[in-house]
Amino acid sequence: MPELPEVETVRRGLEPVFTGSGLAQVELRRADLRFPFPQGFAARLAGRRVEALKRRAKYLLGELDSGETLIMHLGMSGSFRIDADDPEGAYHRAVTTKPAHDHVVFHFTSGASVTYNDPRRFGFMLLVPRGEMAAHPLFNGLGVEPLGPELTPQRLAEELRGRKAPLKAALLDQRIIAGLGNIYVCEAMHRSYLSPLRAAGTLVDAKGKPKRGLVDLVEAIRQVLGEAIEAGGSSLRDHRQTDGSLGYFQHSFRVYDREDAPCPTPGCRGHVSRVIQSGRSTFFCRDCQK
DNA sequence: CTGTGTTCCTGTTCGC
DNA sequence: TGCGAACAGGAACACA
Repeated sequence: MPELPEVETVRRGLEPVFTGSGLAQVELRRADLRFPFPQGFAARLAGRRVEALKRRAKYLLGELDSGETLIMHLGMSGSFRIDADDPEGAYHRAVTTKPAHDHVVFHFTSGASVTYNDPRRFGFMLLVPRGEMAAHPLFNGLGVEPLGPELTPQRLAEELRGRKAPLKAALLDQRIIAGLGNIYVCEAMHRSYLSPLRAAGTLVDAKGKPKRGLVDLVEAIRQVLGEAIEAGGSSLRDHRQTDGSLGYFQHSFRVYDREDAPCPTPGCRGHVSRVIQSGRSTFFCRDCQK
């Protein structure tokens, strides 16, 4: 379920637990997720402290006092569950059937534990020395943070200039903007009245400057991500919602997963269409998105 | 280099 | 109710 807003929500939920006390022990219930766990994974974590829990794109980054960074990616179906103060494992002993797909359990010295669950196992965890992060294949060449100061219409114009790929594909390309996924790309294009089918380069003028639509798009991206994080943050308050579920914000989707629904744009008489682009569903309105 | 299609894996939903 | 097909939020990889 996780796109950037969900990962950020998860980060905020996990931060107090991960940085609040040391790691006592880490339990691996299988040898791999999407990739094999690195050599000595559990041993390299045991006894360490997490000094900060950060996020880059859809990656969670736990900075360890050993100088290594714990990289965690939730893939399509990853989630974390917090079990507070369970020093003797009483809860788990009381539960006769273990929840399926619990693959990693972090035990903290405080007695709390955090369990990573991932049915499809598209997620992964790695350990990389801090100094090697920037050059690591996962991060080298990663695009700008959509909520950071580097995402400007001018910067996007430089990236999109001359590109023939559909706008939808360009926005999903993590080398251009890092952290946008299928849902929020659809939502941002609808909010800025841009067709996902048009060539990305058509948003740039002959001088390489952003056209009006591109300015609107950047604004829409910021807006929709911001609103989703806010909604996630409010669903965090009742706690245990560290699963990165879309929370209440999914009721706010204007086009995503709303095929045939009336277009929510005021005054627009169109309906939401669904098409497949590079193997993934795109939802948009043919009438008001040009 | 650019753009597209396939693939990893399991669970849920939908039509018959 | 059962059963197969379609589809799912990511992104690495192979290939034209």
